[in-house]
Amino acid sequence: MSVVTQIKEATAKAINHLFSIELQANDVLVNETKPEFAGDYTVVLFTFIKQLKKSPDALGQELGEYIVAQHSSLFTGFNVIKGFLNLTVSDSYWLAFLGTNYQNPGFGQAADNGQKVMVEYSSPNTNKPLHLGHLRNNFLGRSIAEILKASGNEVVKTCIVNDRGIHICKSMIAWQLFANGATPKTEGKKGDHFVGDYYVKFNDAYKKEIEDLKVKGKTQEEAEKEAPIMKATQQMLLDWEADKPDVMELWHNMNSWVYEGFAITYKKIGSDFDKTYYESNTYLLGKDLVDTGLAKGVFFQKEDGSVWIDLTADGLDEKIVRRKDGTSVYITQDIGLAEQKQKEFNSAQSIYVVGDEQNYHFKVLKLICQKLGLPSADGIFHLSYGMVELPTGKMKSREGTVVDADDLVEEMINIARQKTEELGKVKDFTTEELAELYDIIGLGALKFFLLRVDPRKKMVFNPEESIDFHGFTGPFIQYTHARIKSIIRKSGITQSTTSNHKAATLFPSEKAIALHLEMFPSVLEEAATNHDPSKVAIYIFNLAKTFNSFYTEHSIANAESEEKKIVRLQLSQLTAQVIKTGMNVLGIRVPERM
RNA sequence: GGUCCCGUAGUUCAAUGGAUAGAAUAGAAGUUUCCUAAACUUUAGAUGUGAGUUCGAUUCUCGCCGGGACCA
Repeated sequence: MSVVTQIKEATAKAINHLFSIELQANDVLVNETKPEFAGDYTVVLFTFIKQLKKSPDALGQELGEYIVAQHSSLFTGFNVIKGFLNLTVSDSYWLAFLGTNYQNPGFGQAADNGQKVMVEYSSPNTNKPLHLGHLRNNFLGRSIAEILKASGNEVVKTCIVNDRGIHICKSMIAWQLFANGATPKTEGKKGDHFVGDYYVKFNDAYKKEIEDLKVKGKTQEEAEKEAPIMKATQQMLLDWEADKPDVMELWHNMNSWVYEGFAITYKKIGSDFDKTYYESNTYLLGKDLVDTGLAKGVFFQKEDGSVWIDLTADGLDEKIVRRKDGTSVYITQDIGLAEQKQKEFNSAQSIYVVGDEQNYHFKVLKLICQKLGLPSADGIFHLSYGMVELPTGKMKSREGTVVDADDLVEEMINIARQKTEELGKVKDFTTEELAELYDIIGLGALKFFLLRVDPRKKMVFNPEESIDFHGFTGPFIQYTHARIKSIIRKSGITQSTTSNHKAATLFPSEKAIALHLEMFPSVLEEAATNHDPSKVAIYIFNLAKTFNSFYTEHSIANAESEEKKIVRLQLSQLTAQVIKTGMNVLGIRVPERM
């Protein structure tokens, strides 16, 4: 049980015993004590004073005396300042904590809880390569999956590939018109980029046709509809739906190029999936559910034959679920797919990592599933993350302001190489070891940057300024890890060093590390319940900073005594371990040397 | 027209209604005979605006100003 939990329970019990008032441990507010006051943890008393009709000082004294007396091995003292009861945890508690955990690689990770959770993320379109926004999505999805695993869940990672529709046909038409049979191979280009180029070419040609038609007196709207290239694209979509052989062949070819490209990117950034769904297989799902819904009276039919659901009572609008021509809409597929996943995996929760522009969509999706009485309904959770913006505003593929994922990753790795070469600390590394190190550092910087902020909030990425390897960054933490590993290699830490160190006392900077380390399990748990990797990122950063302060202040190898040395090695060992585990759940590797 | 989200140092981000609003970076000043200076230490700098609820508001409620997303 964590120290914080113990304090909460002790406080609740004390109040119960002293004043005969029933109180839940969770009603007690416990914070870390601010550095300017004596103590480690602080109980906020204001919340009780009204009920108890006591002055904060008197209450603090009574509580403090009782709690410390009842838990003499845990606390050594207390003080009361204004409405705050500051408790000091005994050094022997921290030392015992260190001794039992410093060689436990699984420290912080919870035991299996038997619950299955699905995480759907990435969701690429097969008409263009991945960009910065996809990176945030992939890093978040992967990290959430790892965090949920660490807190005891069984996790199934899924991906829905958007491989059909009008936008896919655009790239296909442009390829037919402009490629002269070129392929990624003949052009020496990565497949997804190759196809993406034709998507751009389509838009350029389309724009030009619209201008031409406007010169001939058409309005913008007419021109958009009548442009030959657009008409051809719409015809192609119909041909695709009719399974026309030549269209299907082209579609298979172009998608396979894209998948080859995606595979390279996914491997590089560390995304993988247990199950991939393709929209071309799932887009007809959910049609039968429309009839079910009609029969149940959940949906209603309008005069033109279209089918709707009325969500005005839930504060939303009426939403169409089947067009008058009988074709289904986007949300119908999603309902069908939710049903399908439920049948296949039967998970308790299904997390969708999708941008916040789809908040409304997912609200509607969940509501409809609930009204239909689908077993998957209550487990639907939309992890809505904010857009990544540039200093100039939102990224727009049509305006060429998109930051390409592959380019960015490559740039990060290049900078990692430059920095490493400048510092010249790993001159004995082989070429392969160096390449791996640059990957670890470059990707570490990028992932940490995108994961260190609250997922729900939109964030700004400045290509010139955001790439930093100092301060609140991945490389800073990786460096701390490498340095600790170096110390341990030189000083040695073995079973035989686990001697009795009960006599040792801790300096403030040593205690600060122990206190941080002890919080790790609850941080992981908090990150899991909030679906928020930034909690972990901020925590590890603070841990690394705390360690670095201690490191400059005290020597480990030349400690004042053998006991001190052992304690410090244990602190170092567990810090390295927690950094590694914490970074791993963010999808970031840590080097042994850098 | 309707629904929802966001405004915190120059910049990028923190802060379950709790102590003097934390970091990082950019700025200023320092630290290297000793375990990796991608580090450490010191310093200056912010809650859009007006009310309300509260012992206490960055946090909750309402208005205004500014930015964004979605639905039709």
